[in-house]
Amino acid sequence: MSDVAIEKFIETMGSLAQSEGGTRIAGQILGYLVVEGEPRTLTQMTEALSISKASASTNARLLENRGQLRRVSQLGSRQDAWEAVSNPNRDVLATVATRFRKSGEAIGEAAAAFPPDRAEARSRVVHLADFYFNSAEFIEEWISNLPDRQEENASDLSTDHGAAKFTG
Amino acid sequence: MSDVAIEKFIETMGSLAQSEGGTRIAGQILGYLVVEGEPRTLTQMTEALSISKASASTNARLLENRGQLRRVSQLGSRQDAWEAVSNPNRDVLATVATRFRKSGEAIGEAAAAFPPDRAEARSRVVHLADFYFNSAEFIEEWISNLPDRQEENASDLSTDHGAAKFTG
DNA sequence: CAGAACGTTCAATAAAAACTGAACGACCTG
DNA sequence: CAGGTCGTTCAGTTTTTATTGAACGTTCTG
Repeated sequence: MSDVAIEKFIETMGSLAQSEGGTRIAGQILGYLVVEGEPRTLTQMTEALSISKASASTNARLLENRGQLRRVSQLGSRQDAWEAVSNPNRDVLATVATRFRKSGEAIGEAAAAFPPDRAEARSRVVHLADFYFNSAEFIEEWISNLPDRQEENASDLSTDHGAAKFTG
Repeated sequence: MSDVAIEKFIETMGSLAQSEGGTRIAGQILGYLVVEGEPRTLTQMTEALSISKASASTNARLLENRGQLRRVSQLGSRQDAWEAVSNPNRDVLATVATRFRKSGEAIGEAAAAFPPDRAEARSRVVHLADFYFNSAEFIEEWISNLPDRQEENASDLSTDHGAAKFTG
């Protein structure tokens, strides 16, 4: 932190997350970790962002589930550390695609139950379901065009990510 | 309405809208109008969905802003009628693209204000902004591949009712 | 012009969500 | 084993959002 421009960026990330349907704190955590570029602990988050430990824990794991954060346990410490993945929003898109697919399924199932005398209505609903299916497909294609996730985040010394997953 | 399967579909649309960050009633209205296939008035919505006139009005205009509903004033009546556009989610994608672009701008501006000694952090943030820009661009391309909006909804003039298939 | 129906707005309420403090179990250290 | 630190959970509070009822201005009808 320590700089007003950086604080502003983090606040921006918080607002953005909120307007995208997430939580402010999740956005702030992501912004903070992108700025830092190295793994940070929950305690560091609570201090940097003035949030409770409960919020830090909950939102960090939420971001982990979305694929935007990675938990790296550092050898010799039982503290978890968290870092932003290098393409933090790639998996957000994947989540969107999954949700689209599920929406399409839900709508398609509902359409299948329509009574015979509502065939036209059903066809409109099926059309809607198709939109979701096709959008999901397209987003997945888009994802596959994104640059590969590079495991080159913390640019200075090697915190060996891939191997040292060592949670209790 | 009048059918349990259709009611279930409308409820599904409400839940879906909610999980996508919208309001339940907006989703229900959209579902209702898709089922009906013809323009319906606010009063009809309030009866069919058991909602208040205030909610119907507010949410209908909200959907209109998103491009999912169209207001059609019928000659000889001063009642507004509303219908779902034939591709109700096309403009939802456009809204997403716009939001992505704005997010990219906000993040990019924040990055530009970073102090010189945080050049590496800034480059990470710029990378993030680029993701938004590229995604916006891609979505817009996807939109342009969608079948054209056909303005053939609320009449029996045309026979190919929303039957446009995706080309992939 | 009176009366009714309409769409919108706004204050108030109801419902939902975020966020926190405190407590807990697990684990390490000395 | 005692004391400290860690991450998580949970109940409670605060904050936000959705939804409503009532009031208002407008427009049509008779």
